[in-house]
Amino acid sequence: MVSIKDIARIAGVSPSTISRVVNQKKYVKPEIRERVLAVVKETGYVPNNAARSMVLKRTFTVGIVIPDTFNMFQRQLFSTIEHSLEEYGYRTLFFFVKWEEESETRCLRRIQAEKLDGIIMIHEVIHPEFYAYLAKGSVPVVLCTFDRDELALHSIHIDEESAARMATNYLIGLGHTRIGLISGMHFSFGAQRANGYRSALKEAGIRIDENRIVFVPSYSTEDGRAGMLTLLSRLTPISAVFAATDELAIGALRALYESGLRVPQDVSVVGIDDIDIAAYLAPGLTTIRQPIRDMGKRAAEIMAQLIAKSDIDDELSTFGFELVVRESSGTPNAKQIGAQDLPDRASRIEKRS
Amino acid sequence: MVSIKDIARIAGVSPSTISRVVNQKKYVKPEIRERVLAVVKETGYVPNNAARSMVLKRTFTVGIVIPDTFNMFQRQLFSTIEHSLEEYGYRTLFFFVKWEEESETRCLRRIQAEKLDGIIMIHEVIHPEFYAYLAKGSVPVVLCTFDRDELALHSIHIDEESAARMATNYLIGLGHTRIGLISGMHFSFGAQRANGYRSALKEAGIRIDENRIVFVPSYSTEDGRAGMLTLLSRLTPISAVFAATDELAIGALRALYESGLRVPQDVSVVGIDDIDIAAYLAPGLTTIRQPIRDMGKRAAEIMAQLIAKSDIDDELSTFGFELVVRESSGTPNAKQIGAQDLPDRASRIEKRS
DNA sequence: GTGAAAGCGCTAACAC
DNA sequence: GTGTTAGCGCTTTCAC
Repeated sequence: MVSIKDIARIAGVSPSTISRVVNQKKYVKPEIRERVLAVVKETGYVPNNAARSMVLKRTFTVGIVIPDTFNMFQRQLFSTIEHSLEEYGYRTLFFFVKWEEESETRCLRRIQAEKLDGIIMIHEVIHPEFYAYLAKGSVPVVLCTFDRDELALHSIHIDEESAARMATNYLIGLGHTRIGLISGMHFSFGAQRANGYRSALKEAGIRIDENRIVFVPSYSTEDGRAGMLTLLSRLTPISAVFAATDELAIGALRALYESGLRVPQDVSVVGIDDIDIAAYLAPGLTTIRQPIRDMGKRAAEIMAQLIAKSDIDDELSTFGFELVVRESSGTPNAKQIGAQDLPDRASRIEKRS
Repeated sequence: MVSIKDIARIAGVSPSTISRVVNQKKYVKPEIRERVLAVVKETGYVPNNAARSMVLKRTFTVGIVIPDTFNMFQRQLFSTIEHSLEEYGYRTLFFFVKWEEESETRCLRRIQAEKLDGIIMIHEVIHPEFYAYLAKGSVPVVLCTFDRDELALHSIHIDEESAARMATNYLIGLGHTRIGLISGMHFSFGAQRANGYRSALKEAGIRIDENRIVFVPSYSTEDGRAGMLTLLSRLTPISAVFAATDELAIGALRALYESGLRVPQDVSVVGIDDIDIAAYLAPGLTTIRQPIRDMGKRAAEIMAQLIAKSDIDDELSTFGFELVVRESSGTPNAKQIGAQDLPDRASRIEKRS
């Protein structure tokens, strides 16, 4: 492996000069700069990151902690973050963690060994030790798509409860009163979105029937399917279902299909997130869109500022969302209509921020 | 940041001893070992990776080059690889690259700066310089889900052409003769799968009609939709469509839905890959399943062996695949049946390896 | 068994 | 403008 010394020797100058050239510092005579650059090109020299970060005491690396089974929403989020971070000059190291203490502990060890410049959490963890480390302030942290008030960390998210309320209110506005809920047991948004559902019903004066509510262990499509099947098996009539995430909603759609029920004629389905595939389902999924790209960019921006000056310019962290109406929702007992009569995809968008 | 010297000072021994304890070397008196371990635990000392890899001249890092817009198939693949690699003691660094020279060049620079122990390509690249670097042999490489005969690199993949032939033959066996093809322009599998389609038709004595074939720029769902719409607009009758990937198939399903056509009564759709969501679509997608997990594990295994002894134990690299029949396919002009009459998901699986 | 010392590739004072 | 030097945190001979 060719090192800075080799270049120095070949170019007939000192290593410091090479360093100055490579790092675009001034105080190098143009002609020497040219000569060095030529040697660099010729030898294919690329500086060794490990050595650099060792002396600089910076790794130019931010870690992203993300669930092992990250869903499509998180996948879009982390792509955006990765890109933005790269623009700021940081590379990204992913930590896929399972929903279990042992995995988190290992992840924490690894994080510490990496001497990261920053950590972005796209995942809530269980282990208190993990949060204790984050709260210690030894490294900049931003929480993405969730918050922990007690930790006073920077956080990017939407108002989960309001989003769920908007989804539920939309269904109520369509005339539905027998509305089911499928949500997950883990992560705070599961409970927050369930609360939004409850408060929307309450405000509308609709009795909350626990038979119409099911909490599943994960946010997988399979669990969405299982949740819907459970709801169906309870024989409490339902004309619409609010699923706490799009993936859950996709599973619900599948369960309805397997049960021979039509969407939206027999049952309307609404999700949250607006993952890419939502628009390509048949029927297209009505959902609440989170501004994924904006949120990802903002997370990277905050991180970059935190690293540069341990402070951020502006506190914007709660993002707006919007209802995207597609074909999976309609008025209760709507007469069957052919697909060709359906409104355009995302034809009706209702905003709020 | 607590370093090995701090530990040495506190424990009253030399840094070398600490190193020996931490790296589980022998020649340390048990009582000293205990004492050191206690200090390590107490201080929360974690060795600095950068410093280690600097002296060891190994980074314990393998890079995974993957498309910027990786699809769900690739997503499952890289999760598996990441996990297996972790078990072998390697960490993973992702390089998301766009389908353009500039992005590849940047990626190559970054790869070189990282001094990786190995590289797994889940993505074909365009730039010849990139392949030149890989072929140079300065670092172990494994190609995953594609091959480049001229480079003599280790590679993991299925026989793409045979897989496509199996999909097409299945449709032919159902009685279809007017079979469309949607494939992509990039990546070798696009052409290989198209060849499989062609040779299946040829073998069955069915005339190949170029009007039933469309190549789209990417493998996105949107392009699958656009491709299907194009096929439909050509007015050449079609009773079935073979899409070169599941994501393309999902887009095709969507286009059919938008056009008011029923699947499979009016048009059957078959994909390749068996991504997770395929089973949860309505109708469920008939497809060819690639053994994603096995392939991912094997890629990690080969990589680990290559790093350890620059040689592998056994040449297994071409994997089998199987047809998974779901509800998106049926005989041409099948009479409409209710969803409740449909066969169980994946009820019929036809193997081949 | 354990410690002293050298050195991995690089940057940043500090000389000149 | 450029070179010399020290040192980042670690591992590994080589003494003892």
